[in-house]
Amino acid sequence: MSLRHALLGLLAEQPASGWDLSRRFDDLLGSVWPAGHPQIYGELRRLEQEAFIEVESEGPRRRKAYQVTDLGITEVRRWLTDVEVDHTLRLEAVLRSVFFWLMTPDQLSDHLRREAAYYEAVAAGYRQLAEAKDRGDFGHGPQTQSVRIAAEAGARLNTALGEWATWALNGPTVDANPAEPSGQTESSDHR
Amino acid sequence: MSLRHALLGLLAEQPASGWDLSRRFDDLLGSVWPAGHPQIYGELRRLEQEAFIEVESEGPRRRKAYQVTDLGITEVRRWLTDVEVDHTLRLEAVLRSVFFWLMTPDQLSDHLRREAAYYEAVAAGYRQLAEAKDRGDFGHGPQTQSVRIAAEAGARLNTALGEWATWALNGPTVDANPAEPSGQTESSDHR
DNA sequence: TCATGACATGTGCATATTGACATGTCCACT
DNA sequence: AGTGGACATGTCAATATGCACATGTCATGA
Repeated sequence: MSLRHALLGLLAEQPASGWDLSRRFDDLLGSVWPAGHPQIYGELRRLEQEAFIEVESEGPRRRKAYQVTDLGITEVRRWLTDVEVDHTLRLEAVLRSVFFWLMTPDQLSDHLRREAAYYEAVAAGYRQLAEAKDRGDFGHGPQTQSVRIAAEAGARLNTALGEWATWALNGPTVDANPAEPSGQTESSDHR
Repeated sequence: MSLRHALLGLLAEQPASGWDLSRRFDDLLGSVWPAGHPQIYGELRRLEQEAFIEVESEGPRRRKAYQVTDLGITEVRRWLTDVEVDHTLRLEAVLRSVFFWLMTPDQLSDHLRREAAYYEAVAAGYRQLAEAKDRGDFGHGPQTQSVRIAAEAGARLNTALGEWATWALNGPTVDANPAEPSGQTESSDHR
């Protein structure tokens, strides 16, 4: 479960309340790791019990801002360096592609056009965010740098998916050049 | 829950047992939609109760092969055409990148090198699969075509992630060319 | 004959995730 | 004074998912 470490990581940046964190997930992390507020509040309670975080201050409407403890910082670091990355992927869009043969050509091209448009729009959003970061709109702190890297992933992934949909639209059989134009050659090239 | 539709889709291709489907998920779909065998057997039971599938034959060791019913076929088709694609993404690797600033430069470059190697290897695997499909190693049926498209997605996505890791490794600030130029200001992250 | 490993299906529990519902506060506006 | 909307936190139930354990079959070779 990466949620707890994500929360610790966000809190390492600055104290925040469950509400803050929930919104942070919605706009920033939600696209790579969705989390509803019930999950967040629940996890925060557990993290506090385990002394990874503590209440930093209490605000207006029951607001409770948390901050990480040294133990918590140690824990995120441990996660980042010692815990194997979970490369599990869950992509409904790609799952569906395995069943494209069940759709009529019309339905399929309609679908692919929509998908391409969707991914291109999302990619464009990430690109704008990346540019804003590069312009220095959010300063140049290390945290901003990290988010910049994450945005780059969003841009690249969605661009790749958009191009994939477009490629699929134009009849894969015709195109004899799969993925792999740039970068060094690994080996075993065919084509 | 896409699992049930994935199962129906696989069964639309040919009758199969829970075991068959489980292996199919392991080698083919597992990378975009993991599913353990308990989940599969459970779902099959439910699908049978709801008359989406039925037992086609019983084999040696308690083996039960299922086949889709007309109702089941209708249901996958409905899913493919009428149900909105769930674009939810869950990528721990990218989630981690938001917290890169908590790692030392050494740890980070070590991490990124490993990641790049991992993604490149996986991408290479998909590329080989794609080539085999293009060579016609699996025939040229529509199902094979669909899998070919899915493999393309795997190749493109993992290639993109590998390039992303490499890009991040070489210091993003130096590289002023993210994914594409163009775009205006806006975005509202932060806070 | 006996052990081994691939085949095949399951149960049970723990945890993760989602969605609906519930509660109350503060602020701005009418 | 009253209303609506953003703020803020939570509970609860239903699913989904993952992991460990359990059971038994069939074919192969020692």
